[in-house]
Amino acid sequence: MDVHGRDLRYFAAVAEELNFTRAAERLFVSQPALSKQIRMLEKQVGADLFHRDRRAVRLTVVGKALLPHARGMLAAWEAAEAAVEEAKAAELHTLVIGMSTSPGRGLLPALRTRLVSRHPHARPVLRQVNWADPSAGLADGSSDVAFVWLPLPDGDRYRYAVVAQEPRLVALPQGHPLAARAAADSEGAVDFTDLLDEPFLALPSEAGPLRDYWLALDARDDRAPRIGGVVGSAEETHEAVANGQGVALLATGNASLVVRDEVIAVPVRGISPSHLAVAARRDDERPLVVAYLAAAAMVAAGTARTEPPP
Amino acid sequence: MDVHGRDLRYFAAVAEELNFTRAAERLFVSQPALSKQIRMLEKQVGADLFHRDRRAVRLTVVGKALLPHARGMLAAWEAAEAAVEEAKAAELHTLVIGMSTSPGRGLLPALRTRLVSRHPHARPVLRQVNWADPSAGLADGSSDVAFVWLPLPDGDRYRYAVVAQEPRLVALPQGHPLAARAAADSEGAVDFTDLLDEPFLALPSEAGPLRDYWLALDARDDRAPRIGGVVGSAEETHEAVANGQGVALLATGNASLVVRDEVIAVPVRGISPSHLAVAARRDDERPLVVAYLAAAAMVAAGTARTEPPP
DNA sequence: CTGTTGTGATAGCCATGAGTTATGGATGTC
DNA sequence: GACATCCATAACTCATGGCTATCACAACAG
Repeated sequence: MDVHGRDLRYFAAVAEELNFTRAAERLFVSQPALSKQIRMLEKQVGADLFHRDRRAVRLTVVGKALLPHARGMLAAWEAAEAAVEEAKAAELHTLVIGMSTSPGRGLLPALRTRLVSRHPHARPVLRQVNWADPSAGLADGSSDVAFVWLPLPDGDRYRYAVVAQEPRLVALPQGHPLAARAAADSEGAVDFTDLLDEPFLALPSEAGPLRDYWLALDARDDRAPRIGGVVGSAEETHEAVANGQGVALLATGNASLVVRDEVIAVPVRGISPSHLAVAARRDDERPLVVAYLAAAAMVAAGTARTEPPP
Repeated sequence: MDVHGRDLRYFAAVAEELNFTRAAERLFVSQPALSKQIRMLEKQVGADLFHRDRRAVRLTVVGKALLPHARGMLAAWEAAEAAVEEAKAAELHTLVIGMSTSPGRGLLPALRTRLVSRHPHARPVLRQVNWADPSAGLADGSSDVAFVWLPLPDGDRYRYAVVAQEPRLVALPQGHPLAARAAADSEGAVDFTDLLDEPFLALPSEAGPLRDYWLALDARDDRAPRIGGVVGSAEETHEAVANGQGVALLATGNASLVVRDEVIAVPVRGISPSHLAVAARRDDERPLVVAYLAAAAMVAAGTARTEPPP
């Protein structure tokens, strides 16, 4: 049914040498082993491939018919191996960068520049990941590095560099009573205590601690939040806020993704700022990953005061 | 280094099903066997071919690179098998007809007609064989059937049908004294006793009994012939006779191959006639061979009185 | 004619390969 | 929470592919 590539290689060698002993030497096997394998191939094919007259070995008609195909298949396998090697090399130079929403803030070009300056072959690839996965693809291996919001669930499985620390805002429908209050405020802000009874849009439950963080559970003194809905993307969030399903906290740098049409965002007093980090799996020491995290640390040091994560 | 075709088949099946259990069923192997083989292939290739997430099996980048090559090789092997089958079929229908010199006498067309009437797929192939081999290729298998002169060395290895019995002539240079004597003879012939002291052209020594036969040893009463030279073809014979190296016996039906320019042929009294037969290896019972010998027997019965060989 | 050389086939042995069944562990479903 | 699905692992069996040693035969040298 199937052939072993080896048998074809043996066959081709004997067909070239027309001498089992020499072919065996060329193939680095013993002559009996070669004889046996050729016999097996002949049995499999159902016809002799060589005439073994006492004085000479010659191809049979069937052997002549098979030879070009055998050579073709050997060449095809070499091509396949080459293709595999190329794919492996390409993979080696590819860095998949996961993110929930675009990190913005000029981070991607900055990091990209630093990465390729150290690794000219590097090919960074951006990958959008559903909000249900707070590790942005690190957990299931679909990303090599990722922009994540702290705190990260299973934090000890990852290492990271914080690249941005920003106050959190609240997104409100334009006509919401608190919108007017903020407008009247000297800082244009609202107190988180004023939001305690508002329905909140939450991340999917799989997000774990991160969901709690964006509900600001730590600022609620164990009073359970009202959940107005679950959202999985910036678009959904915009829609839900606009429809009055609830309000949502968001990082300053992400405001532009949600604020438009009927939705505004105002600063919130009384909650901690958000921390955006570039993370990788702790045990992942591949050069590109290491280099990207190093670049992130450099960029963070250059643009913002690095502060300890919460 | 080499792949086993089976592994490629397994790989392609899993790549199609994206499910080891179902692929294993389709391949009629157990699921663990399939898992193991794929692992082996991955080890050989040096990279994973499938992502096995808990919930799903997907091709890796390397797997995607390999898949088309794998399919190509599987197709190539099918083509190779088809080519082999075709060659086997062609061989089955090919009949190699060996001969020292053209048998003439209208035998070839007659036999061919009878053969193809019984075996429409039959493809008779003519093959000229050196005179050194009196079996005309039967001995070394290079012919399936052959036109031979009796007696045949190793006669018990073959079976045959006599297709022609003819007086033997002697080829002489035109100016030879015996040429004049023959011209003066009432029958235009010479007595073999007149030839006893002539130098004779002989077949190569490998021809064995046949060489003796064409030297007419049986008609010499143990007086050794003078050998004027060794000849291996009609052309050589003509040259040697014309140059006066010696004279040569030949069958009536073959006279035209030697007689021209300075060479004539005249009947010889006192020697047995020659017997031309169609022969095959005794144990060769392939339909085409059997049919050709049967055809020869029919033709012989139709044209000449069949007489027992000498 | 005899010993030597070259070549392929055969025999006997052993490690590995490729298959089996039984079972484990993780995930998703009712 | 019991059950089904699905891939991996373990332990075993038997065929396969390799080895060495040897034979059989032809060609050739002395």
